[in-house]
Amino acid sequence: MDIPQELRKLGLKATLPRLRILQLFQESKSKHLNADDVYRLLHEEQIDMGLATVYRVLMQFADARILIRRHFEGVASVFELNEGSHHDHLICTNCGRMEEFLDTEIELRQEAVARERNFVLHEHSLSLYGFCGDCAATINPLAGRKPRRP
Amino acid sequence: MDIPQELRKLGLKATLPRLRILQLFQESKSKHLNADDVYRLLHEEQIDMGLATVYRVLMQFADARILIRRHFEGVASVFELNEGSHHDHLICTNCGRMEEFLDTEIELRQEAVARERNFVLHEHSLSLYGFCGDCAATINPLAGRKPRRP
DNA sequence: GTTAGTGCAAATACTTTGCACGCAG
DNA sequence: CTGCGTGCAAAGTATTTGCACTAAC
Repeated sequence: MDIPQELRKLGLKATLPRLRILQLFQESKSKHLNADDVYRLLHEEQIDMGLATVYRVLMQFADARILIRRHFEGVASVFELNEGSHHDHLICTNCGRMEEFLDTEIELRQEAVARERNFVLHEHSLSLYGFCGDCAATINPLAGRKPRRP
Repeated sequence: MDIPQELRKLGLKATLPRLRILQLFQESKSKHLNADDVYRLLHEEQIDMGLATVYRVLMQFADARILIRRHFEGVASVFELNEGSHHDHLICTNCGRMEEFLDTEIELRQEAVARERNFVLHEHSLSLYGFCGDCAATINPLAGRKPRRP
């Protein structure tokens, strides 16, 4: 089934800006885009959608589970395509690079912890912050860096 | 050593509002307070510190590692006393209750993941969201709840 | 033709900053 | 007395909403 039809199936009209937004996530080097990234990328190709509408569309897509919204520390929310498989993130606080990972053991332990505490788990968020290999090589993390303000 | 001296040692003047803020964290039932909570608790005892100053003090305390600032989804940042021991959180998205936990296996796996990916880890944030036992008993989590807006 | 989508501006929530005055050391 | 601390107001950032207009189905 093509994208426009999938959108309609979700009760969303298949407008050009919406189709382009989805394409952006499929094509972009960075799988993680925030509202402003999307806004700027659209404008680069003369699609002058307002920022408010970008937010509305991203939110609708997130509600429809086409996108997933992530909240990382110190930066605006980012969105990524929901490709079905849950994963967590490693984030380089120097260059912004984001890598995804999945660790079965961690997932299992999380469920165990919730069970022990009598919690019914709905979701979780695990983010590891540090320097990626490239940045660690460039910058000595032990030198007196001012800690990032959260 | 007493609290005023500890503050001075950190280069912070020991003013009454600051001392009371620290006491709030020590005495309060809820270990996790946001700026507005602190503001309101101070006002309940006729300490009319402005909200901006509350933010400034909380931030200074966080910089001085007396407090830790946490970012949970959907709510304003909360602060808690830094009691030296790292821990993660379980958060009830219905009543706001926050429980702390530490799972050695998860901690180890996080380090392993970072090592495999060649990341130098500086910090991490793990939050589990769901219903606590009390809320799960009251509300049927399977009934069509509108998902919390992140 | 209805209903949903959009632009724009304004509102919101949380947080930070500028400036002049006041109090701790 | 000197600088850090404070109140107040104003600015900022990220995000959401109201309203009138336009486009999709």
